Amino acid sequence: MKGVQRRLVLLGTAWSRSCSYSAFQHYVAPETSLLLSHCYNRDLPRAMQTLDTMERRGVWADAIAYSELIKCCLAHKAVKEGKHVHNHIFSNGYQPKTFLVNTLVNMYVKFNLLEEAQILFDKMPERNVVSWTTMISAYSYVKLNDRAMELLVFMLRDGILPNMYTFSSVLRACERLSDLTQLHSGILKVGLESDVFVRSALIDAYSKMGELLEALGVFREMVTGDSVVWNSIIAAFAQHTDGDEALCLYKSMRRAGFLADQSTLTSVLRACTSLSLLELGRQAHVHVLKFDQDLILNNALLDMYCKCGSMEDAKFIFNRMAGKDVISWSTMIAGLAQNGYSTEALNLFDSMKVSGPRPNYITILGVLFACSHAGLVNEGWYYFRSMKNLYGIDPGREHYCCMLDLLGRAGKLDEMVTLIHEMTCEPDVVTWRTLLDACRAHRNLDLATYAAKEITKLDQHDTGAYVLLSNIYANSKRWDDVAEVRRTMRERGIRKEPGCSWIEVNNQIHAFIVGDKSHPQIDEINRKLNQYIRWLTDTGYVPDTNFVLQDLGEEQSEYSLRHHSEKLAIVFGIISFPREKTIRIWKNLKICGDCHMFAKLVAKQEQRHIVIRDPIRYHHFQDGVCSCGDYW
DNA sequence: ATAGGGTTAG
Repeated sequence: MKGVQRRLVLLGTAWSRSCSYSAFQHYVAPETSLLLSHCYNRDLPRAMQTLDTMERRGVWADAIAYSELIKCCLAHKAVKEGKHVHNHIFSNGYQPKTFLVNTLVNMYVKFNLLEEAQILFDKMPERNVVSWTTMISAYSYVKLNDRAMELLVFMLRDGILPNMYTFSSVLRACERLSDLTQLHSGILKVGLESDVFVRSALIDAYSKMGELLEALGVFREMVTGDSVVWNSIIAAFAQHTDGDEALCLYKSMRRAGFLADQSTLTSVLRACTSLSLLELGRQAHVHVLKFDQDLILNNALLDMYCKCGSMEDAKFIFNRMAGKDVISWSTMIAGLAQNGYSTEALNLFDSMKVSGPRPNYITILGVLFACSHAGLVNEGWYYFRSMKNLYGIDPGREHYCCMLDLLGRAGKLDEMVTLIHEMTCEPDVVTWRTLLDACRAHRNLDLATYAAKEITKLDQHDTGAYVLLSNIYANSKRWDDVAEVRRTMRERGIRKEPGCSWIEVNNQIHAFIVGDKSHPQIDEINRKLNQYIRWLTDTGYVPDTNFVLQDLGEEQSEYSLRHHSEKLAIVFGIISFPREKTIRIWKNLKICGDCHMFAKLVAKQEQRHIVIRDPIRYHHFQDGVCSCGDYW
C-alpha cells in the first residue's frame, strides 16, 4: 500500500513536471497557446487572467510560456505580477528546471530586487554558468564589487567554468591590479580573449587602474574587434588626459572603416577639451548634430566650448539643450565662473535653484569659484556655510580649497589659517599651495615659508612649492635664500618644468618653449616682439622681473622674460589671425606677471581678444583688462 | 536565461 501511494505521488510529480517539459507537450494545458499569444502581444492583464483560469483548473503551462510571461512582466515593470508568476511556478511542490529559475532570478535582478534574487539563487538545487553570471553581473552593476568578486570565487569552487559573459561582468567589478592580472590570465587560459565583450571589458578595467600600456597591449592584439572595443581604448586615453593619443586612435578607427557613434564622439570632444582644440572641436560638433538627443554627448560638447574659452558657443548649446541634467548646469556654471563671468554664473545658479535639478557637490564648487573670482567674500561664506543645510552636501576638501582661494584673493590670510585649522579633512598639498599663492600675492613672507615647508613635508618633489618660495625670496631680494632653495632643488633633483605654450592655427598646433628658436617663423615673431617691447617701454612699461626664478643679471632675466613662451605665442597669433579672430593660447604653467601685463597692453593696443588658459584658470584679455581681475 | 564603451571638479 505504502509503495503504491509513493508511486502515485511520484506519478503526480511526474505529471506536473511533464507540463513544463517540451518532450511531453501533449500534457501541456490547452490554455498555453492563448497565454503565449497574450504574452507576445505584451497584453499583461489578459495573460494574468489566463494564468488564473489555469490555476483554477489545476493545469500548468510549459517553461517557454512562463519565460515569455516573465518577459511580459518585465516589459510592464509589473513587480506584483512577477511575484505571482514566481509563486505559481513553485506551487504544488513543483521543482522547475534551472533554466526557468534563472529566468526568475534575472527578473528580480531587473526589478532591482537583489535580495529576492539572492534568496531564490541560494535555494537552487543546481546552478549553472548562467545562474552564477546573472548574480555576478547584478552585483557588479550596482557596484557591490567585492560581492561580485566573491561570487566568482564561490563559482569556481563549485566547479563551474566562467564563460565570456561571466568575465565581462566580473571585469567591471575588478578593483585591484593583482585580481585583474589573474582574471586576464584566466581568460587567456580558456581562450576567451578574442571575444569582443571580454576585450573591451579588459581594456576598460586596465584603463580604470591607469594601466594604459596594458590596455593598449590588449587592444593591439586585436584580431577581432568592433566599434565598442575602439571606443574603449579611445576613452581610456581621453579620460587619462592623453588627448593626442586618443585622437590618433580615433583617426585609425576611421581608417579601419568604423563609424563614430555617441561614445566615440564624446571621447573625441573630451580630447579636444583637454588639448584646447577649439577648431577640431567645432568639426566634431558637426557630427554631434546627428545625435541631437544624446545628453552625455551634448554635455561633453558644452564642456568643450567652456574649456576652450568660447562662451558664446557654450551658451548657444546650453540654451538649445532640451533635457539638461545636473552635469549640464554644473558645467555651465563652472564654465562661466572660470572664464570670468561670475555674475552670470551666480545668476544661472539662481535659475537652477528655481527650475533646474538639485545641485550636487560639483555644482557648489562652481558657485564658490564664481564668488571667489568676483571677490564676493560674504556670498561665498553664505554658500559655504549653508550647503549642508540647503543641499545636504558636506563641504569636502575642494570646497575648502575654493573658500581658501576666495579668502586669499581678498587678502584675508588670517582667516585662511583659521579655516585650514577648521577643516574636517586633512589639509593636502593643494590646500597649502593655495595658502602659498595668497602669500605670494600679498607678500607675506613668514606665512609663505610655513606653507611651503608644509608642502615639501607632504611632497618632497613638489616643483611648484620650491619655485614659489624662490620667487617670494626673489621678490624681497633675499638672494641668499633663493640660492638655498635652488641648492635644495638641485639636491633633490628637481627642475623647473620649462614653460610651454600652444596655439592652434589652421588645424595645426604650434608649440613654443621659453626662448625657443625652432619655429619656422621665429625671426618674424622676434622682430614683432621687439617692436612691441620697444613701443611698450616708450609708454612706460617696465619688465616685471619679479617672476624670474634665478638671480641672473637684470639683462639676462629680461631676455628670458622677453622670450617666455606665451609672449611668442601671442605674437604668432597676432601675425597669423585677422583682428576679429580671438587668439586662444593654452599653457602648462601659470602665467607670470610680466606676460600678464604684456598681454593686457598688447590686447588694448591691437584691439584684440586674447584668451590664455593655464592649468587652473582662464585669462580673457580685452581693452587693457583681464577677466581674472589680476589675481591668479 | 547571463556580457562590453561616453559627460561636470581635482
